[in-house]
Amino acid sequence: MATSGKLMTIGQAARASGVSAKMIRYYDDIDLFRPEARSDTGYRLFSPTDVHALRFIKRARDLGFSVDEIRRLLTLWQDQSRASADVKALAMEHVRELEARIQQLEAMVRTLRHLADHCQGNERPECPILDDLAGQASPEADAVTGNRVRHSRASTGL
Amino acid sequence: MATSGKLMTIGQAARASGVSAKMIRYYDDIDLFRPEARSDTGYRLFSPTDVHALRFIKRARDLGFSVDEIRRLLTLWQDQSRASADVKALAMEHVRELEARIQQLEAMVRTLRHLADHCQGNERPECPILDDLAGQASPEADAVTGNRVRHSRASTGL
DNA sequence: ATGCACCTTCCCACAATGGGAAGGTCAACC
DNA sequence: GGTTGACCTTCCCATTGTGGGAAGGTGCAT
Repeated sequence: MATSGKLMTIGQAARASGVSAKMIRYYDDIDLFRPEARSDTGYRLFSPTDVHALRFIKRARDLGFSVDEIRRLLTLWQDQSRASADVKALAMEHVRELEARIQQLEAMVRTLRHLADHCQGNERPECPILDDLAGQASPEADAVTGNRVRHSRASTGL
Repeated sequence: MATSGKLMTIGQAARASGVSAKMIRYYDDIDLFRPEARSDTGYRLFSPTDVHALRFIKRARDLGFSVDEIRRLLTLWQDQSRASADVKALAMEHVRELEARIQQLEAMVRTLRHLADHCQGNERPECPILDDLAGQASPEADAVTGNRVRHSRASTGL
């Protein structure tokens, strides 16, 4: 398998792949990715194939995959006898993680928006947001229901 | 200002506030929060007011505020002459940060779902997901548009 | 007095990234 | 040949918030 075409240095590989030289060294460190060769003076040397792998890694990072998930993706990528079901499973599990995080963030946003809606946002000190953080629901009337704000602090659902 | 009622140790304060003893010490370290007193043998001693502050911190963390944002919130909380507008501004800026993160995550999910939709997920190796990561759009026909998949890899919008 | 539960500080680890120092290398130019 | 500037190497540090654990002191009940 004569992979090497013309070899390039880390700076060139970084520019060609969009991965910083710093991160390329890190990926090398943690055995995620090993460059083709080293010059006799210790310089890392990258083949076009290496750059391809770096782009793969970058794209996967951009899609939110962790380094560990990428490790598995790279293995699958290089495995000619992989089952696409395995790739899909990995991707869908990642999607579920992402969606869980989205749910959490949305719950926070909902709560905060709700609180902010009831905050006058003026020069006066009374503030339902601080009241909620302090654990005492504001004694303001609820603008929507007209009820006293009993709701023991809107839940974030966390 | 005689704040102290009965004082408690860190373990009791932790249980009463929902913040781990470990984190209470950390907040102390970084000057986010200083307990009422120390016993002559060095034990941190917490007043009910301290526990109240810890609950405040915990609630704010649950809402996704960073330690630095909480520092500002605590200052506002303790400032009797604060303007609720300042609190609201802080909260809304945080909401915008959260929403930006949500946008990013959603873009990732959209892309991944799109790719996964076109992946057979069977025992065969062909996989549009890996093809995308590798930078070469899969040569499969697009099921929706009936077009060749020219779309140079669905963008995450990042 | 012995023991157990609790407290203290200090160090380590995580994930992924960047900053920067100290020192070696390469190529070009005079 | 020598110098310069761009580039490479490794090593250490910081980030953010959290937990684990060690070594050693304290408090209280039996």
